[in-house]
Amino acid sequence: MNKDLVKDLGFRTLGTRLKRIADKMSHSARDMYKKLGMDIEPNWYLVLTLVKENDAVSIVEIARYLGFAHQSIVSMTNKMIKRGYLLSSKDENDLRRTVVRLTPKSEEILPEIEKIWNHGEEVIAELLDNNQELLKHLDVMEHRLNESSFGDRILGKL
Amino acid sequence: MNKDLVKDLGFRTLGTRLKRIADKMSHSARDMYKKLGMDIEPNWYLVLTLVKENDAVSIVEIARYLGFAHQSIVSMTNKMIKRGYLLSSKDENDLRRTVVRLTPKSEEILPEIEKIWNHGEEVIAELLDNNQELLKHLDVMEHRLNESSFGDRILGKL
DNA sequence: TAAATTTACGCAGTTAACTACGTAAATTGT
DNA sequence: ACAATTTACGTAGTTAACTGCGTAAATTTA
Repeated sequence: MNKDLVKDLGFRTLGTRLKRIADKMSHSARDMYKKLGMDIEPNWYLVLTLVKENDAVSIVEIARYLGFAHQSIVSMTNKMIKRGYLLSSKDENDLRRTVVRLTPKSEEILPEIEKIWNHGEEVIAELLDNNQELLKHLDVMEHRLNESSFGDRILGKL
Repeated sequence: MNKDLVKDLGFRTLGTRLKRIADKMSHSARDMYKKLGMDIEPNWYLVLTLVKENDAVSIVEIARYLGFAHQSIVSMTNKMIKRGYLLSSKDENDLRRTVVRLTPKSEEILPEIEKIWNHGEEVIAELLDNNQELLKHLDVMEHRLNESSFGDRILGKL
């Protein structure tokens, strides 16, 4: 059998390859926190820095700015609340909005987390040889896929 | 709040962005098959072409050539067997090996699936402006992350 | 030839994203 | 001012990848 079938499939495996790389990074970040003895999950960092810089932020705002579906943020912040890293309350002026803020516990660990992610950014930059091209391609891809989905683009060709 | 926080976070959101793009592609490919009235899941294509070109292939071989964990292939091929797209049997010369082969049903639809994925490849090429750079970066990233994981690289800097 | 190791498989459980759908509050239009 | 629409949130369920672990067959080694 052809040893390089994956590469022969070229663009066709893009989806799964992206997913696998993402999974690997997330899994290994989780391990890292464990090794450091920190009770933190990988993407909490994104939420924590966002909340820190804005005092109190709503679920949907977080989702919008980080690009996640709001439901993902709900389950993420629920875990963070349970473990004491966020406080949640209703916005007084708009009772639909749930806003979260940092706790003393999260304020205490934030500097350490920021330090870790400064290195994380360096690591990623090194993995990509400091080349911004990939990020630009991702921007373009995301934008185009929002205009018309992958499947719809294929259907358009049939 | 800064509207472009995601981009400001730059490299730091790489992992989640990769995952979200991958999810989007997979989801939308699933939709596409549904719209076409085909009882097929997105990654089956990869397995089917591999099996087609090699007559009978084992689980671990498939995993190795496509770059998946073997357990993922087990669950994938199990579904395909259930729905009549693969036949499985034990290798006579090595009873540990489970080999799969195409059924008449899968041989019948393969041409259609291949047609779809020829277009799929075009679509991806267009999304990336026919630039191979991104794939090369992925190769490099995968290779480097296999040598030393993302988390370990961060730990090395602390 | 028997013990130790490696290989192939499969089950169970975890993960982080998603969609679908429902409810309640706020806003808009008539 | 009230009906219709939009917005914000939350619950439930799905997905495709993963790890961990156990078993059985094959291969290697002493």
